[in-house]
Amino acid sequence: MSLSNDIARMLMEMLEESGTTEIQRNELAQTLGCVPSQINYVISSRFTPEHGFIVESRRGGGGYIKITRVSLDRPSAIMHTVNHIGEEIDYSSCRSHILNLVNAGAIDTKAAKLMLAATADNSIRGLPAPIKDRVRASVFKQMLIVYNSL
Amino acid sequence: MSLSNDIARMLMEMLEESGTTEIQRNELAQTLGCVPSQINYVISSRFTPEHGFIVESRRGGGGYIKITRVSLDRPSAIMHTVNHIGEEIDYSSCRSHILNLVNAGAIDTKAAKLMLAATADNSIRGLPAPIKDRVRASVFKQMLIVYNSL
DNA sequence: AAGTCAAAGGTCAAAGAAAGTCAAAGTCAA
DNA sequence: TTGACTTTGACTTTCTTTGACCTTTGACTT
Repeated sequence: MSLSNDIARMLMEMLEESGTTEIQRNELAQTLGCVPSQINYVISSRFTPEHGFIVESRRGGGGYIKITRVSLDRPSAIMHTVNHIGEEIDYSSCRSHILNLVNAGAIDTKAAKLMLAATADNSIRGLPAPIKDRVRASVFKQMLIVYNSL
Repeated sequence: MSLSNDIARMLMEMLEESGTTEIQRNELAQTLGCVPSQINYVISSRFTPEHGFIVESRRGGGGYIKITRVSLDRPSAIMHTVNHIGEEIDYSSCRSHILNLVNAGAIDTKAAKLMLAATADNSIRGLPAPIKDRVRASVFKQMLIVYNSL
Protein backbone atom coordinates (compact mmCIF):
# COMPACT_ATOMS: atom_id res chain seq x y z
CA MET A 1 0.00 0.00 0.00
CA SER A 2 1.12 3.50 -0.61
CA LEU A 3 1.92 6.23 1.80
CA SER A 4 -0.87 8.39 0.43
CA ASN A 5 -3.38 5.65 1.07
CA ASP A 6 -2.18 5.30 4.64
CA ILE A 7 -2.57 8.98 5.25
CA ALA A 8 -5.98 9.02 3.66
CA ARG A 9 -7.11 6.08 5.76
CA MET A 10 -5.83 7.77 8.89
CA LEU A 11 -7.67 10.97 8.10
CA MET A 12 -10.81 9.01 7.36
CA GLU A 13 -10.61 7.36 10.74
CA MET A 14 -10.26 10.68 12.42
CA LEU A 15 -13.33 11.85 10.54
CA GLU A 16 -15.40 8.82 11.49
CA GLU A 17 -16.05 9.98 14.97
CA SER A 18 -17.43 13.42 14.55
CA GLY A 19 -17.44 14.16 10.87
CA THR A 20 -14.74 16.70 11.33
CA THR A 21 -11.09 16.72 12.23
CA GLU A 22 -8.40 19.25 12.76
CA ILE A 23 -4.74 18.48 12.29
CA GLN A 24 -1.37 20.13 12.52
CA ARG A 25 0.29 19.52 9.19
CA ASN A 26 3.87 19.41 10.40
CA GLU A 27 3.12 17.31 13.41
CA LEU A 28 1.18 14.75 11.43
CA ALA A 29 3.91 14.60 8.80
CA GLN A 30 6.39 14.05 11.58
CA THR A 31 4.55 11.14 13.15
CA LEU A 32 3.99 9.62 9.73
CA GLY A 33 7.57 10.11 8.73
CA CYS A 34 6.78 11.95 5.56
CA VAL A 35 7.35 15.38 4.15
CA PRO A 36 4.65 17.93 5.08
CA SER A 37 3.57 18.67 1.56
CA GLN A 38 2.56 15.05 1.24
CA ILE A 39 -0.38 15.88 3.45
CA ASN A 40 -1.42 18.54 0.98
CA TYR A 41 -1.19 16.06 -1.83
CA VAL A 42 -3.44 13.61 -0.08
CA ILE A 43 -5.95 16.27 0.77
CA SER A 44 -6.04 17.71 -2.68
CA SER A 45 -6.37 14.34 -4.31
CA ARG A 46 -8.84 12.69 -1.95
CA PHE A 47 -10.59 15.25 0.19
CA THR A 48 -11.96 17.55 -2.43
CA PRO A 49 -15.45 19.01 -2.61
CA GLU A 50 -16.20 16.28 -5.12
CA HIS A 51 -15.51 13.77 -2.44
CA GLY A 52 -17.83 15.68 -0.19
CA PHE A 53 -15.39 17.49 2.03
CA ILE A 54 -14.62 21.05 2.80
CA VAL A 55 -11.18 21.98 3.90
CA GLU A 56 -10.19 25.05 5.84
CA SER A 57 -6.78 26.01 7.08
CA ARG A 58 -4.76 28.67 8.67
CA ARG A 59 -1.07 29.43 8.51
CA GLY A 60 1.23 30.89 11.07
CA GLY A 61 1.59 30.09 14.75
CA GLY A 62 -1.24 27.92 15.94
CA GLY A 63 -2.00 27.03 12.34
CA TYR A 64 -4.14 24.02 11.40
CA ILE A 65 -5.94 22.15 8.66
CA LYS A 66 -9.54 21.31 9.29
CA ILE A 67 -11.46 18.79 7.24
CA THR A 68 -15.22 18.53 7.42
CA ARG A 69 -17.50 16.06 5.77
CA VAL A 70 -20.52 17.63 4.18
CA SER A 71 -23.60 16.14 2.70
CA LEU A 72 -25.92 17.98 0.44
CA ASP A 73 -29.62 17.47 0.77
CA ARG A 74 -30.78 14.55 -1.26
CA PRO A 75 -33.05 16.05 -3.92
CA SER A 76 -30.67 18.72 -5.08
CA ALA A 77 -27.52 16.68 -4.73
CA ILE A 78 -27.99 14.99 -8.08
CA MET A 79 -28.78 18.12 -10.02
CA HIS A 80 -25.98 19.86 -8.28
CA THR A 81 -23.64 17.19 -9.52
CA VAL A 82 -25.04 17.29 -13.03
CA ASN A 83 -24.50 21.00 -13.16
CA HIS A 84 -20.95 20.72 -12.00
CA ILE A 85 -19.88 18.18 -14.54
CA GLY A 86 -18.60 20.06 -17.51
CA GLU A 87 -18.14 18.81 -21.02
CA GLU A 88 -15.56 16.29 -19.96
CA ILE A 89 -14.64 14.39 -16.86
CA ASP A 90 -11.97 11.85 -16.04
CA TYR A 91 -12.76 8.60 -14.32
CA SER A 92 -11.41 9.46 -10.93
CA SER A 93 -13.48 12.63 -10.65
CA CYS A 94 -16.46 10.73 -11.89
CA ARG A 95 -15.89 8.07 -9.30
CA SER A 96 -15.59 10.69 -6.61
CA HIS A 97 -18.91 12.19 -7.57
CA ILE A 98 -20.59 8.82 -7.49
CA LEU A 99 -19.18 7.90 -4.11
CA ASN A 100 -20.17 11.25 -2.80
CA LEU A 101 -23.73 10.82 -4.00
CA VAL A 102 -23.93 7.44 -2.32
CA ASN A 103 -22.61 9.00 0.81
CA ALA A 104 -25.20 11.72 0.70
CA GLY A 105 -27.87 9.09 0.27
CA ALA A 106 -28.79 10.57 -3.09
CA ILE A 107 -28.37 7.36 -5.05
CA ASP A 108 -28.41 3.75 -3.94
CA THR A 109 -25.37 1.51 -4.14
CA LYS A 110 -26.80 -0.61 -6.89
CA ALA A 111 -27.21 2.40 -9.15
CA ALA A 112 -23.78 3.56 -8.09
CA LYS A 113 -22.19 0.31 -9.19
CA LEU A 114 -23.90 0.48 -12.53
CA MET A 115 -22.69 4.03 -12.98
CA LEU A 116 -19.17 3.10 -12.01
CA ALA A 117 -19.21 0.26 -14.48
CA ALA A 118 -20.58 2.42 -17.26
CA THR A 119 -18.06 5.19 -16.80
CA ALA A 120 -14.93 3.13 -16.18
CA ASP A 121 -12.01 3.56 -18.54
CA ASN A 122 -12.41 -0.08 -19.25
CA SER A 123 -15.89 0.47 -20.62
CA ILE A 124 -15.32 3.61 -22.61
CA ARG A 125 -12.36 2.16 -24.33
CA GLY A 126 -10.27 2.63 -27.39
CA LEU A 127 -10.65 6.37 -27.59
CA PRO A 128 -8.09 9.12 -27.11
CA ALA A 129 -8.31 10.49 -23.58
CA PRO A 130 -10.01 13.82 -24.32
CA ILE A 131 -12.73 12.17 -26.38
CA LYS A 132 -13.13 9.49 -23.77
CA ASP A 133 -13.69 12.12 -21.12
CA ARG A 134 -16.34 13.81 -23.21
CA VAL A 135 -18.23 10.60 -23.72
CA ARG A 136 -17.93 9.80 -20.05
CA ALA A 137 -19.35 13.15 -19.04
CA SER A 138 -22.27 12.75 -21.35
CA VAL A 139 -23.04 9.18 -20.32
CA PHE A 140 -22.76 10.07 -16.67
CA LYS A 141 -25.04 13.07 -16.92
CA GLN A 142 -27.69 11.13 -18.77
CA MET A 143 -27.69 8.46 -16.13
CA LEU A 144 -27.97 10.95 -13.34
CA ILE A 145 -30.82 12.75 -14.98
CA VAL A 146 -32.69 9.54 -15.58
CA TYR A 147 -32.05 8.41 -12.03
CA ASN A 148 -33.43 11.64 -10.74
CA SER A 149 -36.68 11.09 -12.55
CA LEU A 150 -37.13 7.53 -11.39
CA MET B 1 2.06 -25.09 -22.80
CA SER B 2 2.30 -21.41 -23.52
CA LEU B 3 3.35 -18.68 -21.24
CA SER B 4 -0.04 -17.05 -21.51
CA ASN B 5 -1.72 -20.23 -20.39
CA ASP B 6 0.58 -20.44 -17.41
CA ILE B 7 -0.22 -16.90 -16.41
CA ALA B 8 -3.91 -17.48 -16.89
CA ARG B 9 -3.77 -20.63 -14.80
CA MET B 10 -1.90 -18.82 -12.07
CA LEU B 11 -4.43 -16.00 -12.00
CA MET B 12 -7.23 -18.53 -11.90
CA GLU B 13 -5.68 -20.18 -8.91
CA MET B 14 -5.44 -16.88 -7.14
CA LEU B 15 -9.10 -16.32 -7.88
CA GLU B 16 -10.15 -19.71 -6.53
CA GLU B 17 -10.03 -18.71 -2.92
CA SER B 18 -12.09 -15.58 -2.75
CA GLY B 19 -13.26 -14.88 -6.25
CA THR B 20 -11.10 -11.83 -6.35
CA THR B 21 -7.41 -11.09 -6.56
CA GLU B 22 -5.21 -8.09 -6.65
CA ILE B 23 -1.81 -8.20 -8.25
CA GLN B 24 1.14 -5.94 -8.91
CA ARG B 25 1.79 -6.20 -12.59
CA ASN B 26 5.53 -5.68 -12.47
CA GLU B 27 6.05 -7.99 -9.57
CA LEU B 28 4.07 -10.79 -11.13
CA ALA B 29 5.87 -10.36 -14.42
CA GLN B 30 9.12 -10.55 -12.52
CA THR B 31 8.33 -13.79 -10.74
CA LEU B 32 7.06 -15.26 -13.97
CA GLY B 33 10.03 -14.07 -15.91
CA CYS B 34 8.04 -12.33 -18.54
CA VAL B 35 7.59 -8.82 -19.76
CA PRO B 36 4.91 -6.81 -17.88
CA SER B 37 2.71 -6.16 -20.85
CA GLN B 38 2.26 -9.89 -21.19
CA ILE B 39 0.02 -9.69 -18.18
CA ASN B 40 -2.15 -7.20 -19.99
CA TYR B 41 -2.37 -9.49 -22.95
CA VAL B 42 -3.53 -12.38 -20.84
CA ILE B 43 -6.07 -10.26 -19.07
CA SER B 44 -7.46 -8.74 -22.20
CA SER B 45 -7.70 -12.06 -23.94
CA ARG B 46 -8.97 -14.28 -21.15
CA PHE B 47 -10.42 -12.19 -18.35
CA THR B 48 -13.04 -10.34 -20.28
CA PRO B 49 -16.66 -9.64 -19.37
CA GLU B 50 -17.61 -12.48 -21.68
CA HIS B 51 -15.59 -14.76 -19.49
CA GLY B 52 -17.26 -13.37 -16.41
CA PHE B 53 -14.63 -11.06 -15.01
CA ILE B 54 -14.46 -7.49 -13.90
CA VAL B 55 -11.05 -5.84 -14.07
CA GLU B 56 -10.03 -2.66 -12.29
CA SER B 57 -6.63 -1.08 -12.03
CA ARG B 58 -4.66 1.89 -10.94
CA ARG B 59 -1.34 3.30 -12.13
CA GLY B 60 1.40 5.06 -10.25
CA GLY B 61 2.94 4.28 -6.90
CA GLY B 62 0.93 1.67 -5.06
CA GLY B 63 -0.71 0.70 -8.35
CA TYR B 64 -2.47 -2.62 -8.87
CA ILE B 65 -4.66 -4.72 -11.09
CA LYS B 66 -7.71 -6.25 -9.50
CA ILE B 67 -9.67 -9.06 -11.07
CA THR B 68 -13.06 -10.16 -9.81
CA ARG B 69 -14.89 -13.23 -10.95
CA VAL B 70 -18.61 -13.01 -11.50
CA SER B 71 -21.02 -15.90 -11.59
CA LEU B 72 -18.84 -18.82 -12.41
CA ASP B 73 -21.71 -21.05 -11.42
CA ARG B 74 -25.09 -19.74 -12.49
CA PRO B 75 -25.54 -19.46 -16.21
CA SER B 76 -27.94 -16.56 -16.29
CA ALA B 77 -29.91 -14.77 -18.91
CA ILE B 78 -27.56 -11.90 -18.31
CA MET B 79 -24.41 -13.82 -19.15
CA HIS B 80 -26.14 -15.22 -22.13
CA THR B 81 -26.78 -11.71 -23.34
CA VAL B 82 -23.23 -10.60 -22.63
CA ASN B 83 -21.93 -13.41 -24.76
CA HIS B 84 -24.18 -12.55 -27.64
CA ILE B 85 -23.43 -8.89 -27.88
CA GLY B 86 -20.18 -9.00 -29.77
CA GLU B 87 -17.82 -6.12 -30.45
CA GLU B 88 -20.42 -3.63 -31.52
CA ILE B 89 -24.11 -3.06 -31.18
CA ASP B 90 -26.53 -0.40 -32.34
CA TYR B 91 -28.96 1.26 -30.01
CA SER B 92 -32.07 -0.52 -31.15
CA SER B 93 -30.56 -3.95 -30.64
CA CYS B 94 -29.27 -2.83 -27.32
CA ARG B 95 -32.69 -1.64 -26.38
CA SER B 96 -34.31 -4.91 -27.34
CA HIS B 97 -31.83 -6.80 -25.23
CA ILE B 98 -32.64 -4.62 -22.28
CA LEU B 99 -36.38 -4.95 -22.74
CA ASN B 100 -36.00 -8.70 -23.04
CA LEU B 101 -34.05 -8.91 -19.84
CA VAL B 102 -36.66 -6.89 -18.01
CA ASN B 103 -39.33 -9.12 -19.45
CA ALA B 104 -37.50 -12.20 -18.34
CA GLY B 105 -37.19 -10.73 -14.88
CA ALA B 106 -33.41 -10.78 -15.15
CA ILE B 107 -32.98 -7.10 -14.37
CA ASP B 108 -35.20 -4.60 -12.63
CA THR B 109 -36.69 -1.58 -14.34
CA LYS B 110 -34.52 0.87 -12.50
CA ALA B 111 -31.37 -0.78 -13.77
CA ALA B 112 -32.94 -1.03 -17.19
CA LYS B 113 -33.54 2.70 -17.30
CA LEU B 114 -29.97 3.41 -16.34
CA MET B 115 -28.76 1.09 -19.06
CA LEU B 116 -31.01 2.67 -21.62
CA ALA B 117 -29.76 6.09 -20.64
CA ALA B 118 -26.12 5.06 -20.76
CA THR B 119 -26.33 3.39 -24.14
CA ALA B 120 -28.50 5.91 -25.91
CA ASP B 121 -27.12 7.61 -28.99
CA ASN B 122 -27.60 10.79 -27.13
CA SER B 123 -25.18 9.73 -24.43
CA ILE B 124 -22.50 8.18 -26.56
CA ARG B 125 -22.30 11.12 -28.82
CA GLY B 126 -20.00 12.80 -31.23
CA LEU B 127 -18.44 9.64 -32.54
CA PRO B 128 -18.59 8.04 -35.96
CA ALA B 129 -21.24 5.29 -35.93
CA PRO B 130 -18.96 2.24 -35.93
CA ILE B 131 -16.94 3.57 -33.02
CA LYS B 132 -20.08 4.54 -31.21
CA ASP B 133 -21.37 1.02 -31.52
CA ARG B 134 -18.16 -0.39 -30.13
CA VAL B 135 -18.26 1.86 -27.12
CA ARG B 136 -21.90 1.03 -26.61
CA ALA B 137 -21.20 -2.68 -26.68
CA SER B 138 -18.44 -2.32 -24.17
CA VAL B 139 -20.39 -0.08 -21.81
CA PHE B 140 -23.41 -2.33 -22.02
CA LYS B 141 -21.44 -5.46 -21.27
CA GLN B 142 -19.74 -3.92 -18.29
CA MET B 143 -23.04 -2.81 -16.86
CA LEU B 144 -24.59 -6.20 -17.36
CA ILE B 145 -21.76 -8.03 -15.75
CA VAL B 146 -21.69 -5.74 -12.79
CA TYR B 147 -25.41 -6.13 -12.41
CA ASN B 148 -24.94 -9.86 -12.44
CA SER B 149 -22.52 -9.59 -9.56
CA LEU B 150 -24.82 -7.47 -7.46
C1' DA C 1 0.64 51.70 15.50
C1' DA C 2 4.15 49.90 12.87
C1' DG C 3 7.83 46.78 12.27
C1' DT C 4 10.10 42.29 12.94
C1' DC C 5 10.33 37.49 12.89
C1' DA C 6 9.59 32.77 13.74
C1' DA C 7 6.03 29.42 13.03
C1' DA C 8 2.82 27.50 10.37
C1' DG C 9 0.77 26.10 6.03
C1' DG C 10 0.88 26.49 0.43
C1' DT C 11 2.77 25.77 -4.33
C1' DC C 12 5.06 23.81 -7.87
C1' DA C 13 7.95 21.22 -10.59
C1' DA C 14 11.11 17.39 -10.96
C1' DA C 15 11.97 12.63 -10.12
C1' DG C 16 10.08 8.07 -9.22
C1' DA C 17 6.79 4.21 -9.57
C1' DA C 18 3.28 1.66 -11.72
C1' DA C 19 0.21 0.35 -15.25
C1' DG C 20 -1.45 0.97 -20.38
C1' DT C 21 -0.82 0.99 -25.51
C1' DC C 22 0.65 -0.40 -29.77
C1' DA C 23 2.86 -2.37 -33.38
C1' DA C 24 6.47 -5.40 -34.92
C1' DA C 25 8.15 -9.93 -34.79
C1' DG C 26 7.57 -14.83 -33.64
C1' DT C 27 4.83 -19.43 -33.53
C1' DC C 28 1.97 -22.83 -34.87
C1' DA C 29 -1.81 -25.35 -36.52
C1' DA C 30 -5.02 -25.94 -40.37
C1' DT D 1 1.51 -20.21 -46.09
C1' DT D 2 -1.84 -17.85 -44.14
C1' DG D 3 -4.19 -16.30 -40.33
C1' DA D 4 -4.90 -16.35 -35.46
C1' DC D 5 -2.69 -16.24 -31.30
C1' DT D 6 1.73 -14.89 -28.52
C1' DT D 7 5.69 -12.55 -27.14
C1' DT D 8 8.47 -8.36 -26.70
C1' DG D 9 9.83 -3.91 -25.89
C1' DA D 10 9.74 1.05 -26.78
C1' DC D 11 6.94 4.69 -25.59
C1' DT D 12 2.86 6.92 -22.98
C1' DT D 13 -0.08 8.15 -19.20
C1' DT D 14 -1.27 8.41 -14.51
C1' DC D 15 -0.39 8.70 -9.73
C1' DT D 16 3.05 9.46 -5.86
C1' DT D 17 6.95 11.31 -3.37
C1' DT D 18 10.21 14.85 -2.30
C1' DG D 19 12.19 19.18 -1.64
C1' DA D 20 13.12 23.97 -2.54
C1' DC D 21 10.95 28.17 -2.21
C1' DC D 22 6.62 31.26 -1.16
C1' DT D 23 2.90 33.38 1.74
C1' DT D 24 0.24 34.19 5.83
C1' DT D 25 -0.42 34.78 10.73
C1' DG D 26 0.22 36.43 15.25
C1' DA D 27 3.11 37.49 19.13
C1' DC D 28 6.49 40.57 20.54
C1' DT D 29 9.08 44.81 20.11
C1' DT D 30 9.68 49.71 19.66
